[in-house]
Amino acid sequence: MAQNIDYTVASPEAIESELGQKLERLRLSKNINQTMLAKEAGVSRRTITRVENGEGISLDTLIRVMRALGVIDGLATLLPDPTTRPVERIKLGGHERKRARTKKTSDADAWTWESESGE
Amino acid sequence: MAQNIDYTVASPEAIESELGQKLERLRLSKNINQTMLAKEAGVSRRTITRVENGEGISLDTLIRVMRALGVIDGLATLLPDPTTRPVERIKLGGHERKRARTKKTSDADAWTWESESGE
DNA sequence: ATATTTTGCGCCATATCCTGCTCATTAACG
DNA sequence: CGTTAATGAGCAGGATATGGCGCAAAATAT
Repeated sequence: MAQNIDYTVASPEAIESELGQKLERLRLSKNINQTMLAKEAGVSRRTITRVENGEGISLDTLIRVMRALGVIDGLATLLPDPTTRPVERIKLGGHERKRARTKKTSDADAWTWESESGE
Repeated sequence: MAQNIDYTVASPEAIESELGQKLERLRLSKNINQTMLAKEAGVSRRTITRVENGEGISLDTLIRVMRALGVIDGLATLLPDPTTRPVERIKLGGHERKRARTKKTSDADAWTWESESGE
């Protein structure tokens, strides 16, 4: 039950809910109760309940809980590092770009990127 | 510059800052400006700025931005799935555990888990 | 069965986040 | 160089998250 949902189409609420369930299972697998985890994470037990129930939380809270559960390293690989992909960047000028550029010459207000992972 | 920081010891603020920088580089590698990304993510440009500057944000915002950048799949592997590790769980009773248990028989209030990744 | 512990949730006050605006600064372009 | 677009940042008001309380319900152990 509760198989891996499709993150690309799931709503933010659904994703938060999924993450919450995983965190709860993670906690239970270590046989820790919410009170202990809360103390270790530096948040209130009430907040732990909210996290596991998929209610809205801050990134700060997520980080604290993940660290308390010993799974903080997952965040290190959360995002792909663009620097490991020099080819793409170089196409748009040689040096480190600090700002985007979308020339509004005429009426070209329609832009699309989305590429990459889409297909 | 800005090498991968050690998430296990970094403060939540530092981690948020790191994530923000990665998101910004990701956006720039696609040559999208904050306004476009904001529209695509369904948040304000002001919030995009906050995200990239490592200021406090909600998990909801992070999810929206990641999806807009096409890197939402990273969240799917953010947390380890305890179900792929049946051995550990089975030790504490045969069925799915729904609550932790820390017998407070005498004065054993000191508990430690941390194991696993710690050592 | 009873006893014990864990968890969910409502409430309210406070803290933090989000938005929409504005304007100054700065990068990128020709 | 000058022009244009992109970004950072302050601010006020509304929206949301958090903490701490309590108590009822549920899970676990005896």
